[in-house]
Amino acid sequence: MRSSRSTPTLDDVAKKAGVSTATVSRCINTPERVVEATRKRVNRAIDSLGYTPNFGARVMAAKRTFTIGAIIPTMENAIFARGLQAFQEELHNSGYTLLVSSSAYDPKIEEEQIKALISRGADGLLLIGYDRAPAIYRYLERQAAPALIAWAYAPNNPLPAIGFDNRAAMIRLFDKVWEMGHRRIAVISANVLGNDRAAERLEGIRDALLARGLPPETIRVIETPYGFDTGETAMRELMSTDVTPTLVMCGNDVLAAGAMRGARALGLDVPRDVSITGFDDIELAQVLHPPLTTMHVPHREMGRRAAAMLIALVEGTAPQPAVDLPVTLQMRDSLAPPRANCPP
Amino acid sequence: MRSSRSTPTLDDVAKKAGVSTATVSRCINTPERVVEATRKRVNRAIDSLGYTPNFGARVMAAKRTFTIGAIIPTMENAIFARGLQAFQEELHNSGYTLLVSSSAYDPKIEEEQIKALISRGADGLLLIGYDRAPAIYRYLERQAAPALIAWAYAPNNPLPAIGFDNRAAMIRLFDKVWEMGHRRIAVISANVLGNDRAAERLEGIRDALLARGLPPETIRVIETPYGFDTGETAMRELMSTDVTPTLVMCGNDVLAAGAMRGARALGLDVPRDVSITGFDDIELAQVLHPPLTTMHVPHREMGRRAAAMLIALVEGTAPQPAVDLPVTLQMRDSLAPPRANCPP
DNA sequence: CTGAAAGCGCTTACAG
DNA sequence: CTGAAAGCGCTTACAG
Repeated sequence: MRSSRSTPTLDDVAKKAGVSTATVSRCINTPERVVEATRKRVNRAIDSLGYTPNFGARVMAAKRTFTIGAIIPTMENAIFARGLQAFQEELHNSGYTLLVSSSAYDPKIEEEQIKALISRGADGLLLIGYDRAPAIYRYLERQAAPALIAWAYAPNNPLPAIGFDNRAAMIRLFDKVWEMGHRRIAVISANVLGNDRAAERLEGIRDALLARGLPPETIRVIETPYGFDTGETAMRELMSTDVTPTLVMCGNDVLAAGAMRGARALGLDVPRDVSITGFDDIELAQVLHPPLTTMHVPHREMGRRAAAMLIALVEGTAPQPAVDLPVTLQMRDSLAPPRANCPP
Repeated sequence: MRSSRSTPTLDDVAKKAGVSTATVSRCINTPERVVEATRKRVNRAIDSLGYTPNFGARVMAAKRTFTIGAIIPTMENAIFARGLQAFQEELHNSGYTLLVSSSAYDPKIEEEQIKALISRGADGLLLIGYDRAPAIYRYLERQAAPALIAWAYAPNNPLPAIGFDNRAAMIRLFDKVWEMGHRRIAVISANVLGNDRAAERLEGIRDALLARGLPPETIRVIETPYGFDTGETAMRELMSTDVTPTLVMCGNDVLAAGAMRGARALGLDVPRDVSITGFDDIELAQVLHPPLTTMHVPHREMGRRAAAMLIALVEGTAPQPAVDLPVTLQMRDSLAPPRANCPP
């Protein structure tokens, strides 16, 4: 019945090599338990047939896939790329394969992807941020596969996580610009719905205002989808009022890059006419002109450690506590004191 | 034996709902063939148990995974991100799930990833470029899963492919800059080994020179790994000779962005002191200052059509011929006639 | 060191 | 419309 088109099976190999399927299986998985002569014969049969184990069958029989799944909000603009690359490298070193899919910032799609990965036998999952429907966590709870939250750290969230405190980081940045003298500040934020990183960053700014006895309405906030174009549009809008901000704080580097383009299109010089800050410190930040002042996130370290943590979770060793990575303020030329903004 | 930790099976659902496993299976796969009352009961059982089908078992029984795998050289810098996003959207619309992994431009890793995806039951594969070991093609040949080559189109390559003629595109760009009067031209190319896109682009420039009776040595070529930093380093090197080029053609936008940063670091104005061109037209090109002149590649269309083609291959309908997508020269401010370069 | 056989969790003709 | 049962391709005690 086996058509020449269909892939060879363990059985085909066993027949060709004149051994049992058990022996072939051992040659593949525990070669040290098979004598050399047999092993050679089997390997020859494997090669000549071009045999690859059927993963499904293997998973079903062995209950283990050595596959880790990651679901990121977007593959564009490399926000997650660097961290993910390190994540993959580390997994690869430990014999795991990474499969990634993107949700396009859509919770529905993310849920589908989670289920797809789980049902495809992923041993563990990497998820970005913790803001998702409780039902998903309940679902995850029932699966054999653990999930690790990355890119976010919330002091009182019980889930295994590795990330950084987005809110505290933004407070730090705000304190800095305030100290520099900025008072007319505007914000371009990514959509906060379902995006705790964006939400926390925005909250950070509000906290910082409150700490100074100022109501949140003090500053104008434009919330917009993620992208260069949206960043530019928001910037144009912010700068078209009668009292323009001396500083525009952006929720991430991509929006900031768009804002910078917008400023240029309006004939404004950054930072002379208006300062701009970002968040993430992706490579882009240093390619912009002027280079972007932003919060540096240790992408590669996060990726590497996420891999180690997730493997530990999967293999059931020492349950690690959530980790809060330090971020650092990266001063570059897009931020300057406001006096520079005000023509004498 | 079923521990509370292990996931529920079809059998558990069947028992809970008081039906056979066949009926549960139908409720999931062909609900229209089950009466409403039964279906409801089954669905309730599914929900309360938090049941997800075991993919391995399903694949094994059904011989179909509705999974497409893609292996890209890198996730960084969004070169492939846009196309891949469109690819994924289109697949999603047709009920397929995309799983991607990156090879970090390493043929060994790519081979592993290919096997991992195939053995995980991918119905089809998307591969970037056609330059890989014959053994891999032989392996692929024997699998039930078809592969589609994207991002490249070679007139006489027999493999199913969708892309564009990198060489012809570069010739076109060269013709243009030549016509503008550039004669002192240098090139920053990505490593060509195992990267036919880079190789073809470089060949295009050589062809263009040959067509003018000039030996390839006429122009200086620096071959370098992919990245902003490497682009900057190459640029610094090119501009540190006594006779500097009036134009630096880069193999892709990322290298070009690095080159622009390098020019700036040297105190050079682009395009007054030196012109720079890229290739790909990723979003980055329009965020740079000055905006980058580059070859526009129809990323989204390529992704969309790649999905359609691959699905057709997987489902065995009309074998499509390789498609050669048009690329268009995108003139922006980073390129100007050389007279601007030469102080009077 | 090797083999026979049960079992992993599904799907799908085949009956009814 | 529903069920009993074979079969998908592996792994792994259990014997020998």
